[in-house]
Amino acid sequence: MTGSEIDDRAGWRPVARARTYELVIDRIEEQIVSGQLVVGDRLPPERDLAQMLGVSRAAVREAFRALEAQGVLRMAVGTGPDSGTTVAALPSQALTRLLRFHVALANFPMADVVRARIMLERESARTAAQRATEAELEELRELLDEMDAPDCDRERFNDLDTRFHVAIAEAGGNRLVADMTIAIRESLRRPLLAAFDDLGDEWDPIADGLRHDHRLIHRALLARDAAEAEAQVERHIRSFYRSAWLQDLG
Amino acid sequence: MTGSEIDDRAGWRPVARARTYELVIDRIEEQIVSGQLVVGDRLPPERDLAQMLGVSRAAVREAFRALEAQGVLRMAVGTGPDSGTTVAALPSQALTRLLRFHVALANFPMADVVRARIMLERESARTAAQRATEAELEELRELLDEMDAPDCDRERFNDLDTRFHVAIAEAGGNRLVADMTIAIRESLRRPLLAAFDDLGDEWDPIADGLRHDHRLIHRALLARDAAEAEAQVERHIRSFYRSAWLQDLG
DNA sequence: GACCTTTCTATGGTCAGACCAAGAGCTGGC
DNA sequence: GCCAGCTCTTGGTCTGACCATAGAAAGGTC
Repeated sequence: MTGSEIDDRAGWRPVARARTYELVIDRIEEQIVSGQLVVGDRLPPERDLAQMLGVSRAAVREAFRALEAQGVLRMAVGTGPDSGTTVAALPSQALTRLLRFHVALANFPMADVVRARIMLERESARTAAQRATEAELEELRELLDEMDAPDCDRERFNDLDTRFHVAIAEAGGNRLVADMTIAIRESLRRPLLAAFDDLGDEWDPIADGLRHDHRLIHRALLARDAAEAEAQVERHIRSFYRSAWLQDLG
Repeated sequence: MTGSEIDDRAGWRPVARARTYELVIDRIEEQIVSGQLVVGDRLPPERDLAQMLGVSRAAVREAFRALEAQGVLRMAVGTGPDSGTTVAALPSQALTRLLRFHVALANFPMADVVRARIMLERESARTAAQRATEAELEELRELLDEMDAPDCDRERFNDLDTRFHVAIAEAGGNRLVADMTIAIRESLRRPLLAAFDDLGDEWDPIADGLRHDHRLIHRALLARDAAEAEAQVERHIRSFYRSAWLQDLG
C-alpha cells in the first residue's frame, strides 16, 4: 500500500485550524446575519472588543482589516459620531480592488473579462432604455459633449468614457450589476490606458469611432429602444476590443 | 456665506492620509502589476519584509490580511516549499465571502441579486450549449440522478442544485462569469435554505418542479440548443424565485 | 546502508504593552 | 460670548517576546 490507510477516506478531511482573527470575523458575521449589526452601526472600540472576545487587540485589528478590505467596515479615529469602527456599505470599492488584483495576476483572461463586460452592459442598457429618467439621459448627453472637447486627452477621454458606461449601469437600476460594471471598468483602467498609448497615431480615428458609437447608444436610450441599445452596446465593446487589442472575441 | 470658502471648491478634495498598511499593499501591488510577482511566488518572510520596507511587522501582517481576504495571498506556517506567504489565485472564494456579507447587509436587494443570477446563468447556458464536453454533460446528468434519490433532504438538494448550476457555469468556459455565479449561489445559500424550510409541505411539489426544470435545461444542452437552454434557465430561476419568495421580478 | 526518531530551524500566529495622532467636547481666560 | 488650549476617546504604529507548525538535518538503531 502506497499511502496511509487513514488518508483520503471519503468524507474525512482535515479540520482547518481556524486562526484567531477568523474566529473574530465569524463573531462579527454572526451579528450581521442575525441583524444585530446593520449598516451604520458602530462596533465596540478595539480594546473593548478584544477583551470581550478574550483575544488580543492585534487579532481584532487583523479581523477588522480583512473586513475593511471587503468593504464591510470603515475605520476612523477620533471621538465624534462618525469616528470609530462602523459597518459600511462599500461593495463597489471592494469589488473593484479585488478584480483589479486578479486581472493583474491574469487569473481572469482578458477575453473573459471583456465578454463579462458585454453581458453586464447589455443588461444595463436594456433596463436603462426602459427606466432611465430624463435627468439621467441628459447627464449622459453632457458627458458625450465633454468627450467632444478638442483638449480632451486620452486619460480624460477614458475617465469620461468610464463615467458614461457607469452612468448607464446605474440608470439600469440594479445595484449588483452596476457595481460589477464599475469594478470591471476600473480594473481595466490601467491596461486600457496602456492600450490607448500603444495606438499612437491611430488614436484619433478610433476615438472618433467611439464617440460615434456612444451617440448611437444614447440615441437608442432616448428612443427607449431596448433591443437597439443592447445591440449597439455589444457592437461598441466588441469593435473597441478588436481595435485596441487586435483580437476578436469569437 | 454659510460654508468656508476653501470647502467644496471643485477639483479639490482632502488627501486621504494613507495608513502604513495601505502603503505596504501598494508596494505589493506594484510588484504584481509589473509582473515581478506572479501566482505561486513567495513573498519574503514577514520579519524581513517589515525591515525592507521600514515598517513594523504588524503593519505587514495587516496588509497581508487584507490581501488574503481578497484571495490574493495565502499564508502557511512551516518551512517546506508550500509554506510562507505566497501569491494565490482564489478569486472565487474571495468573491463569495464579499457577496455573502453584502447580501446579509442587504446592500444588494434580493431581486437585484436574482436578476444578476439570471443574466449570468443565461450567458453560461448559452455558451455551455455550444462548448460543453460529453464528460461535462454526463456529470450534469449524474447530479440530476442524485437529486432524484428519495432520501435527498432539502439541504442536500440545495447543494446538488448549486453544483448543477455551477457545473454549467464552468462548462461555459468563462472564469469570471463562473466565479461570479459561484459567489452568487453561495451567498444565497443561507437565505435559500431558510426559504426551503418556510415552504413546509409545499416543498415536495416544488422540488419536483425544479427537477423537471433541470431535465429540460439538460436536454437543451444535450441538443446544443443555445437559445432553448437560455430560455429554460431563465424560466427556471424566475419560477423558483416566485414560489420561494412569493414575488415576481417584473 | 536503510530507516526511524530526535532535534533544529524557519516561518507564521498570538499576545502584551507602550506611545503616537486625530478629533470632538469641555474649560477657563479674555 | 468667544476663542484657545486641555482632555479624553479611539484608531494607528511600533517593539519585543513567546508559541505552534512543519520541513530539514542530525543522530541513533537494526
